[in-house]
Amino acid sequence: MNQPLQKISTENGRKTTGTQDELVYAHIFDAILEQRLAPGTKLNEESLGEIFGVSRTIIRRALSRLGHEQVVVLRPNRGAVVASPSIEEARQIVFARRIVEKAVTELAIENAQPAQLVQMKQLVVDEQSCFARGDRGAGIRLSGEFHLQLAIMANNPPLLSFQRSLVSQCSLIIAQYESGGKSHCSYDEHFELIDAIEQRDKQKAVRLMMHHLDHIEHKLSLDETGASDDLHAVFSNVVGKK
Amino acid sequence: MNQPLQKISTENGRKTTGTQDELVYAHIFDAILEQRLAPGTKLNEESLGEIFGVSRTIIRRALSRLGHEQVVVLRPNRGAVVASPSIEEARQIVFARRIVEKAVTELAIENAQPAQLVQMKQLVVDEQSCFARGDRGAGIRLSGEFHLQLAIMANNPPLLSFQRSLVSQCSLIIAQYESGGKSHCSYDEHFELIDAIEQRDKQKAVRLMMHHLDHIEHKLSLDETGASDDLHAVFSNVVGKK
DNA sequence: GAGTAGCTGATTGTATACAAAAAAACCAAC
DNA sequence: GTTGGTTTTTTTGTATACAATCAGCTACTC
Repeated sequence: MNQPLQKISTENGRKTTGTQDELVYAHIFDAILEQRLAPGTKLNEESLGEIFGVSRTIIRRALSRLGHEQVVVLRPNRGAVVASPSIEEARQIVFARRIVEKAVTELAIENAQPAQLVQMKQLVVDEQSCFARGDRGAGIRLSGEFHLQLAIMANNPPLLSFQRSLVSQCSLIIAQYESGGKSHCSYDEHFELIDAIEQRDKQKAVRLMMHHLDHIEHKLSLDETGASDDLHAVFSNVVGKK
Repeated sequence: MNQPLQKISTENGRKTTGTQDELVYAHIFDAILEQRLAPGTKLNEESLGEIFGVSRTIIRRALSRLGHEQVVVLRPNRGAVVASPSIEEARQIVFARRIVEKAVTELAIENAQPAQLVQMKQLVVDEQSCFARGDRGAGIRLSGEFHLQLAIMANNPPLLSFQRSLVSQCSLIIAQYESGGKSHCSYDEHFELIDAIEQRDKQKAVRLMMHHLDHIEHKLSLDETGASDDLHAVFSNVVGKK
């Protein structure tokens, strides 16, 4: 027991501080976004502790952080589960993202450094190659990182941290609702967006961004008629019947 | 030792779930917003544990949550201190609030329930009476709660949670920079805002809100020339001199 | 006397033991 | 076979013990 975490951090190209709870957090986070953990999955503290070779204390910290970002939901005395936002919740998240992405896009245009733009292009190339080789999970995660990078360019830490939470939740939504075949939030649009930013064309960039979010939201409507596991929603037609 | 926390929760009119860490969190939070804890104050885990009659485990959870809301800053291996945002950081926070408050105001107008408006009016009355009797700290906190209530009316949970963090940080800023005499973010403006919302006048409401935030930002400029404890900022004029 | 190395006390980080709560299994009655 | 309650087991919540780290001090070197 208690073998150290060793360099599991190098699995993806993310910078890690090296503290244990950071690592555990990052791993669970990635697993959720890459859909190796399905929405609704129970996250048992002791099992996770054994998997990562750390005590429940560390797992607990990681879960609590994930809970604060709304990627998992913490139910008092009942443990944590991977969040599974309803369509209504998904709509609200996308709405909030519209607000934030608009501001972030405009700020990014004002503050973009050439080196950052180069980095972003590389990110989209990586994203593209993920989808090309069929690694949908990693693709969704990189797509999210693109939007995070944009918020970094915007140079407003509070907006960045909100963006982080929203992007995570959106990735979850995409993973949950964008079933199978349909190609998702496409990297083409990301390339176009970078162009618009390079040209410092705020109007165009914002328009592209909104269009981008329309795509996500559109997928939700398609699924609207699907089955639900919310009994109240399912039986809302008989309310007051008794 | 370990006398229970008992009903310290009734000190202010806030609803509490009753779990210990919630209580501790709320108490520290209030203490910071009401300036009983000055920015920069070290928050010793053991001392807090003794004060609240709980173990460090609980204190740690509360601090971690406060840290995530950026009301305290957690320095690894060096403990937590009450945040003391620089003027630059304060500007960024206010900027983010502009974005969110605009969206929240518009949503609130769309979704406002009559009962909620009544509640908000009462809140402003309470706020007013706090300032009238010289309880500046509680006044600042109630003023923040006004803006939170607005976000509740807006009925978008993600925006609400971001608003919570922003309002907290703003209260901290107000407490820190709005020195002495000058009457702060005034309740008159809150009354006007409620009126505009009742009349469903989006343009007017948003205009009032922006005006409101101008006031906060204006205070920052006044302080700009003040002393700083950021050595880089202080000596920025000699950069490259050597 | 300035600067550095090592020591000491205090504080945070982590693991673990135990208590409390919830879930599961079980059994009885109908 | 299903329902209702009781016991057992699992899982979470909290306190605490111990390890690792840091800040401040002393003493030593140059």
